[in-house]
Amino acid sequence: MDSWMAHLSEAGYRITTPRKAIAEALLDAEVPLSAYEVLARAQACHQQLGLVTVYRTLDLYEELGLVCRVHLKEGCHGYVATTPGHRHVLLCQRCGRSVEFAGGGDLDVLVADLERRTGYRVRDHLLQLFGLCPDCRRVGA
Amino acid sequence: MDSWMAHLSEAGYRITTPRKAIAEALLDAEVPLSAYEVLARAQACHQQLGLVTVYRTLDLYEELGLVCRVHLKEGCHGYVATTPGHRHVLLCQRCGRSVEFAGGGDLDVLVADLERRTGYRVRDHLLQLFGLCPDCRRVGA
DNA sequence: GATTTATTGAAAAATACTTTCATTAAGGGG
DNA sequence: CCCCTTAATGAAAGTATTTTTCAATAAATC
Repeated sequence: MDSWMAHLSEAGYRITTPRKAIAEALLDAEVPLSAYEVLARAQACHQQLGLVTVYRTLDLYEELGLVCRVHLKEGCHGYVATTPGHRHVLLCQRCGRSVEFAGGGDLDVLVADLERRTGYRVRDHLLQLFGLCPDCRRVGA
Repeated sequence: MDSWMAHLSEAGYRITTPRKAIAEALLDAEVPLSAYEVLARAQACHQQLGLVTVYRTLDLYEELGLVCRVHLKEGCHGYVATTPGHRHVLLCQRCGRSVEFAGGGDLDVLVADLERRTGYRVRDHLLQLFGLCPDCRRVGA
């Protein structure tokens, strides 16, 4: 919490009551929270907090690397056609073209290692890579 | 396209004009499409197609593994607090608790391998794992 | 071709997120 | 410590996205 405030300061942002309340809510949570849930919890500290500020603050915290957007597998945006079995995508950030690739051994190694260290059993995953395709690298994006 | 229709049939779903139009649109696209973009393109084949059907059909195709939801890094749902630097999350599907983990060597290997094979330059990625935490494994989810 | 029933599309509702702008308050300078 | 500048906030309204409901339609089976 103090560390988050320090990050704000160092990056030239002000330390405000809403920002403190939101940080508190996020740090206390044991599960991912929706923007609305963040609002509800943070209002315990700061009664008149509004949802707009929650969105703005979440963006800010994400930018500072303090928060990470979790895609809860429901209700999101783009779609690409895939060959069944090839479940991962590498997207060009400039032209949007994508390449698919299969899970692959390295990911399995990572998963196995993680299962051993955390005791979790991994059942599914979301892996998407973003970068530049050969054409766009040439042009210079 | 024929293969997609075969998948539908085999799974006991009907082959309909809207489903054909939407498959066409997705297979022709070189970039991820939003639901609305799918609608616009598929209407070329099927004038009176509605957005509702697009959403339903996308869900269906996703279920059949023909389409994959791409999270375009904007406008999504949940948030968790993270320690800066630790950019990945392993989420329990039952209780929602999460563990963070750092990128790690195996992922770097996978990325390096992919860059070599595709010519893409990878600049960012989204990796999220879903499974069961030790407690929930015990309970049996 | 008739029948059954999955599928569709329109309308409306619910949800999610953004923009605008007048007001407030953080924090540096005096 | 108070003033002043300006970043930050919150309310309202707007836009985008997705879901629900239900009567009408059209696949596939007989």
